[in-house]
Amino acid sequence: MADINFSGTYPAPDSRAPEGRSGAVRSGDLHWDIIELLFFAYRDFVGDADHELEVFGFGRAHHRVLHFVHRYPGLKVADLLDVLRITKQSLGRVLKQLLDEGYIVQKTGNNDRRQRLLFATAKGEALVGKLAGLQTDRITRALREIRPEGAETVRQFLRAMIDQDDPDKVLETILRTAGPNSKERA
Amino acid sequence: MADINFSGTYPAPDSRAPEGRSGAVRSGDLHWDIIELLFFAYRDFVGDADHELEVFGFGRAHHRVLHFVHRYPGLKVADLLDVLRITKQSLGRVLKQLLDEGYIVQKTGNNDRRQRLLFATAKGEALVGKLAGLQTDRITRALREIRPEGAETVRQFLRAMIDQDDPDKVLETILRTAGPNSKERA
DNA sequence: AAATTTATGTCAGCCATATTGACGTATCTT
DNA sequence: AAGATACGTCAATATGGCTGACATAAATTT
Repeated sequence: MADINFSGTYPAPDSRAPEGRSGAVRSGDLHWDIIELLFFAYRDFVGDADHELEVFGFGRAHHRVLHFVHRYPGLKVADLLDVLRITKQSLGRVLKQLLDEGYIVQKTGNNDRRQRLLFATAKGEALVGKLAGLQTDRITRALREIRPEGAETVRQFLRAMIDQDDPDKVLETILRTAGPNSKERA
Repeated sequence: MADINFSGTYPAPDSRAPEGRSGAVRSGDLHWDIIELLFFAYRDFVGDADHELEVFGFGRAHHRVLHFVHRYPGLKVADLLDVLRITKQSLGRVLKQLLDEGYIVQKTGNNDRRQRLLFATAKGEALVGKLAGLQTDRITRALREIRPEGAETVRQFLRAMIDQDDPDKVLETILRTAGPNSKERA
C-alpha cells in the first residue's frame, strides 16, 4: 500500500492514489498544470489588492466596483450588474458605502433621467490607482520573465479564455480593443 | 461637461472622468488591460466548474479541497490549510461534507499517527476529473489561439505571477516542476 | 391620457464561506 | 513528565452573495 513519506516533499502530481482511480476520467490530456497555475496566480494577484483594501475597511467587491467605474466613466448601475454578475441588492450595499465615503459620485443621465451615471472621484481614483499600481508591479515583474512578444501572447490567451458569446458592453469594449485580429496573429 | 452617449458604446477606457483625475496616480504605465483580462478570464474559468458544482450541492471551496487532495494524494490537513489560506474551522466544514459523502477518505499517518492523510476516492476522482475536463476544454480552446510555443510562455507568465517567497510544499512542487530553468528560457 | 415598461433603490430574510477565540484529545518530542 | 504539535470542535461574528417583494420616477407604448 502506498506509504508515502510526507516529511519533506510530495509525490509527483501524477502519482496514484492508494485506492486506485476511476478509469472513467480522462487522465492524459487534462491541463492540470495550467489549472493550478491559474489558481495560485490569481490568488496572489488579488491578494495584493486585498491587503491594501483591508486598511480602508473595504473588500474585493468594493475594488471591482471602483475599478470599473473608474475605467468606464459614466457606467450605469445596470451595466455594472452585467459586468460583476451580482444582484442589485448585493451591489447596492457596496455602492452605497463607496458613495457615502466619497469614492464615487452619481450623476443623473441627460438622455434618460432615470439613470444614475457613476464616476470615480479624485479620492476614488487615488485608491484604484494605488491598487492597480500594486497589481501592475506584479504583472510587470512577470512579463520580464518572458520574451517581449510574450506579453501579447498572454493577452491573446487571456482574451481567448473569456466567454465570447453574449458579452456585455464593457466586455465588448475590451474584446474589441486589439481584438481577434491583432498584430501577432499566426 | 462630459456628456457621454451610453446608448451604444462606452468611451475608450482611457477617456477622462468629468471631475478630472488625481494627478498623483501614475497613469501611463499601468497594465489596466491585463488586470481586466485576468478578472474576466478567471471569472469565466471558475464559472465552468461552479455551474457543475451546483448540481452536487457543492461550492468552490469543495472543488479546491477535492482538487488538491486528488492531485497530491496523502495531503495533510495542515498542508491544505497552507495552500488554500483559510482557517481550519472553515476547512472543517467542507472537508467533513466531502468525507461524509464519500468523495475523500482519511488514513492515519504511518510515521505520525496524529496526521490524517487525505485521499480522493473513485467517486471524488470522477467529480474532480469532470470539473478539470470542463476547465481543460476552455484552456485548450484558448491555447489554439496562440502559437504552439505560446503555451509555455503562458505557463512562465503564470508561474512568475505567483509569490515565490515562502512557498508551501505543494506550491514548491509546482514551481519546481519545469521551474525557472525550463526549456523556453531566453 | 392612460397603461406599461424600465432603471433604480430598498426592506427583509436566507445561505455559504470566511473569520477569531477557546478548548479538548491524541500523539510526538524533549 | 512536560511541552509542542496535529487535528477537531463549539460558539459567535462578518462579508458577500442570494431571492422575493415592493416603491418611485421616468420613459415608452397604446
